[in-house]
Amino acid sequence: MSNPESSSTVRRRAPVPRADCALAQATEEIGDRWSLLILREAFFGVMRYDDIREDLGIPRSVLTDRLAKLVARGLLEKRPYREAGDRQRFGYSLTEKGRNLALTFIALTHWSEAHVLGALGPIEIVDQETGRGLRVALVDDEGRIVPAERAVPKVRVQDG
Amino acid sequence: MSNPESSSTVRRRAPVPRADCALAQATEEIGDRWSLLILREAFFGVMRYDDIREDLGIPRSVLTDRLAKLVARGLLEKRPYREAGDRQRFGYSLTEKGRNLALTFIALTHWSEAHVLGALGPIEIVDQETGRGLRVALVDDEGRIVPAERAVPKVRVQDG
DNA sequence: TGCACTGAGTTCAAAATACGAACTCAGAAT
DNA sequence: ATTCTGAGTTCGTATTTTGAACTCAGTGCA
Repeated sequence: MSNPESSSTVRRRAPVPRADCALAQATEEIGDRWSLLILREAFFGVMRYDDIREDLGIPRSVLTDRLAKLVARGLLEKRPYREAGDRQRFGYSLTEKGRNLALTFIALTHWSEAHVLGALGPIEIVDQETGRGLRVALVDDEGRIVPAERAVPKVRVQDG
Repeated sequence: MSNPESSSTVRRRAPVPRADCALAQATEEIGDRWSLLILREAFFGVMRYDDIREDLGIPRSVLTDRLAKLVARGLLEKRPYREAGDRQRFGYSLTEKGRNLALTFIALTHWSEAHVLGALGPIEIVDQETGRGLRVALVDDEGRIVPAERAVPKVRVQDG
């Protein structure tokens, strides 16, 4: 988005509000080493404590803490379920709020494949109905795809 | 993406590789309380140590450490610059790798506005050329926009 | 009835990180 | 020579994370 080459002099300070932004709030909710990974488990249908723990290698005490926080913040729900012929247990599943992180999660995964991993990971995201591979893109209000280089931040006009 | 209502029995374990995924790599690079926020500053053109520190309220020792890590990992570059009539200084600017996090960053910001903040933040992302507001969407390989609910994970077929 | 097993935690001590206030240091301006 | 400023370092304290051991309720089996 911002293009550092576009002006030869440096703005002393960007003319935008900053610390109290949406992104800062978001990092409060999921900006730690484990939360996003736990949510990824939920995306893929893993809902049991011990499965998550094994998959991620997260210490029990941290997992317990993170699950409680994600539930408290409304990203996960703790719900009873019963597997065939087994007793009732509790598992965690995504709420609407948690499910809506999918775009972020997919965008970050694609970034990592391109710039960190340097290869495609073992999982792709496809359209359930057509089977076609999906990617994340910027679109304008008429549904046209716009390359990310053309995106720039703009202070929203308040009604005052 | 995953729909917890779609099957009445719970899969014991999701049939997908997990911990060694792209997302885990990505959280190594930017999954702490400050890195994303620092990159946001860079997106908005803030490149000076003390400006970042003031904006975010981050302790100096932590900022120094994060900047060094982000440079080491190739998300930021430390470059000399000179303001009119001032001595040469050093500032930080995004690399291509860092700039490519824009989609993730925008997606997360929109999520936070919708689900955490409950209101639009002070900044919108617009198309530099048309001025139109932009949002993040999933598109298929023919450029058609697909609603996020239709996105499902699928194990990629390896060549073996 | 007693006993081992399992899932889902809790507890706790040690290690790693984060925090914030004070200090440093080089280049410019006076 | 002194002061100012940007960009850090240092360091003692506070908070978090980690991993190993322990708990505890429900089940299945003998």
